[in-house]
Amino acid sequence: MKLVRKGLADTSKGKDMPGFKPIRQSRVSDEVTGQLKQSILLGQFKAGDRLPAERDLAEQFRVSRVAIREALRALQNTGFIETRQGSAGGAFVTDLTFEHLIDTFVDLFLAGKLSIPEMYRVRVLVEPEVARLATQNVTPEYARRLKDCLEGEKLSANGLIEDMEHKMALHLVLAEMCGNRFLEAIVRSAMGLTRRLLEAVSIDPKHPVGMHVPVVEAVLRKDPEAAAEAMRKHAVEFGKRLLRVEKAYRKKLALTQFLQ
Amino acid sequence: MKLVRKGLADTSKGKDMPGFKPIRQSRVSDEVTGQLKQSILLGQFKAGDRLPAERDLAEQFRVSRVAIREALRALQNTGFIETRQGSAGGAFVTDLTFEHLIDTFVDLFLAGKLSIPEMYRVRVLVEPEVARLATQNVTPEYARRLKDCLEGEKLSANGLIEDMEHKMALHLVLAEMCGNRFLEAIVRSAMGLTRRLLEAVSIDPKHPVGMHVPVVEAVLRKDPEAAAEAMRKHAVEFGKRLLRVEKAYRKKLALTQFLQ
DNA sequence: GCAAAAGCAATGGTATAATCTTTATTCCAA
DNA sequence: TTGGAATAAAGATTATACCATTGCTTTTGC
Repeated sequence: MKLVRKGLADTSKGKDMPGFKPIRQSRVSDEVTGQLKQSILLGQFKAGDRLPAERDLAEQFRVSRVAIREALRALQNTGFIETRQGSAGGAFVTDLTFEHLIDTFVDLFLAGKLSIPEMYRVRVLVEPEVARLATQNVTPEYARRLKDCLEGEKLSANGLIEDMEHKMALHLVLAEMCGNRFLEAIVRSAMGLTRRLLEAVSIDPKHPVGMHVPVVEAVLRKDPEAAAEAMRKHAVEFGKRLLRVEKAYRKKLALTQFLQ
Repeated sequence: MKLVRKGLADTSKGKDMPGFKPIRQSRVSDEVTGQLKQSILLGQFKAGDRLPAERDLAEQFRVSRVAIREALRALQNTGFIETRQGSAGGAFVTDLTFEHLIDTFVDLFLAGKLSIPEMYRVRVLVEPEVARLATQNVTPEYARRLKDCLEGEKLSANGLIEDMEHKMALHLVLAEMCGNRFLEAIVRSAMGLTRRLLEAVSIDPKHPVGMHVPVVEAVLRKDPEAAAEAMRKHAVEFGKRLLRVEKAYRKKLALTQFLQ
């Protein structure tokens, strides 16, 4: 929720002035956004619920439909609702996911506020910890999924992107296993950036098949230190390949392609 | 950038039909958003530049002003532009910051998709590394800022919030010093969550004055391991206090207050 | 009787135009 | 020099009409 700028008294001039605060100056649509968001967070609308129709909301809030639409669009862009057209359509509350967070990281990356080397170093720091924690949460179900990931990597994929998805799957499962959703969010964001880079340059980092095997083995035998070390080695190794790819990308400076 | 759904040819009916492709199916405002965003990322509009007036954009895109406004609002919500009303007003390109990222983390937290304990563990992992890296970047300027932070902590503050800001300042400086903006983003997001929690509960975690001294000393003498260890100790210690605060918060379940 | 087609209604999406509000600038007068 | 009025530019808001999509109901035709 963009904080409504209010109360930030400008004290730069007039030292002895009483602290008059500027008048509230928020947009109507922002107020609507705030109220709707609060309703959702308070659980007055749960995931799956449908908000009232735009015309109804306009009437209830006593504002124009445009204002309502801007508010809904804001909520949609932040991942709180999704809208469907048609007879049974409307604005439906969704469970917030990490997707929007990933998009935000990607934006920062595209704007040059984050770089691949920086992301890489975070991965080297975070992923071993993820692997370490994952050993504490090995269930039969997770064991199966990990093995499935290894199998999936062997399959020849249709194109670079699909291949990449296969290779990333394991990291995502481990991130889920680690039981710390903040760490999971970081890993997924890093994966999002990696995917975006590889999509852009269309260069295969030549991630060797079987690179993940030691990690999975260590996790499955619930050896935290071995898992962390195996992952660290893998992250460093893959990072080197990624940095080469990024170098190639920089040479091309193919920013145009880069943006879908 | 939300992907535009397009080109999903429905081949289910009419096998011998010539391959008509479905018509564009994305919102007009999304297309506008995409084009404007791309222009900004390509540097055709730089930070500080003003986009054309809404009426002009509507004319150029051959689209209604409503669509333009929705697009501008989207860009504003993602931090790419800010708009000012009035004679010399308009939509101005801004340098993307981490603010929106922090907001996103806060949203996830408010929606129950992240918790304080999870954040705390990330801090224990990340902040020692930040301190370690910061030792490699000790300039006179940074040294001064670190000392200023320590001084600022001693000052008695007006209220909890201001006190908290003082205590957090040091972490932010170190995050900046560490030279890895991804790590900086994580630290700032964690701080954002912490601030939000403390604002909500209005409980002083009783962060003792001087707790940061060992960290700063180690950084200033450029001892990476000592800095990391001092920071780790501090993070663990402060984390314990924070968890107590969070427990109090959960008891109150004062979600209402929580949302400003 | 039943399946396909047509019609209907609800809802989001888009366009247009008018008006309100805010703000910078200019100019004039005390 | 200050204060105020007029002006103009730009976003903010509203109202209204119409388009497009979708699910449901009704009709049609066999």
